[in-house]
Amino acid sequence: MPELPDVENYRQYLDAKALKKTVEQVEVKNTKVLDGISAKDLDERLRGHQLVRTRRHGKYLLAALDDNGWLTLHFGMTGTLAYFDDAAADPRYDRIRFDFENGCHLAYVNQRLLGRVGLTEDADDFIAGKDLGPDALALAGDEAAFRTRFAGKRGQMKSALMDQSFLAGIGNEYSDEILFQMGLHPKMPVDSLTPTDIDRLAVTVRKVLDTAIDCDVGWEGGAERLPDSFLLPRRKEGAPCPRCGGQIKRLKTGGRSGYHCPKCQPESPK
DNA sequence: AGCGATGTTCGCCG
DNA sequence: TCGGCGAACATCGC
Repeated sequence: MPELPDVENYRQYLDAKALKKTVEQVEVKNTKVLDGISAKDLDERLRGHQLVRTRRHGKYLLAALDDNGWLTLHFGMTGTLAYFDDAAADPRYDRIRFDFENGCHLAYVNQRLLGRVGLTEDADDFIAGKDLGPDALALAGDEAAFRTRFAGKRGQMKSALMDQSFLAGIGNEYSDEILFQMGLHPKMPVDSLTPTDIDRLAVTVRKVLDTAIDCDVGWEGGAERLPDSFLLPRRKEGAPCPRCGGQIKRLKTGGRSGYHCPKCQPESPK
């Protein structure tokens, strides 16, 4: 699930559950998720310290340590956070468990091992190093900023929305949702949009991301809480379009399967 | 049993 | 240099 709205939910969760609690130890259960640090170093760096605040940029979650430095978390295609008190409740696919002195635990859950956890001294440097564009939520709703950002951009709309170096946080699912809400075909050339279209896009990105975050999409049953007008729960070939009832189609864009309604998102501008 | 899957990175091609 | 595409990564669910 982890695109921007999911990661934002995890950030809020970490804030509510795991902030300002002293780490007793860190147990790395699978070293594949470690990004440029050993299990031993991660444990030694966190032991006796607290996470004091969080940041999110795109799909990256960062948690500041009380003595400088940041824990960096990325979830890949699968993953979540789980805070629990009973050690026996350790969830399946827990790859790193942070044990706190209060007897509670925070699990970094990552089923398919494509996520990464690391440490960095400077959050801004880390973000710059990942070549991430502006955070999509931070930019959302800002029409002037969207116009500036999209000026001169070429290629297909879906590719542009998913380009993390262009705009950070939107992935395959939410690019589909945004384009559906816009009534735009995924392969529509970016430079065919009018300035008014870009304004609408800014507003649509705001609406889609805010709505998803408010619905707690990152958690169990999140998709079902979305409004009926959303495509997301119906991202399947042949599923009924929420707007016209027609059949949803699958279309490969940039090597990934996207879903759209051919009737509501026509190939040529209306 | 094979295929596809919410992400990132890399190589190839035009 | 940019943009498009496909593979690889690892594992699981359908």
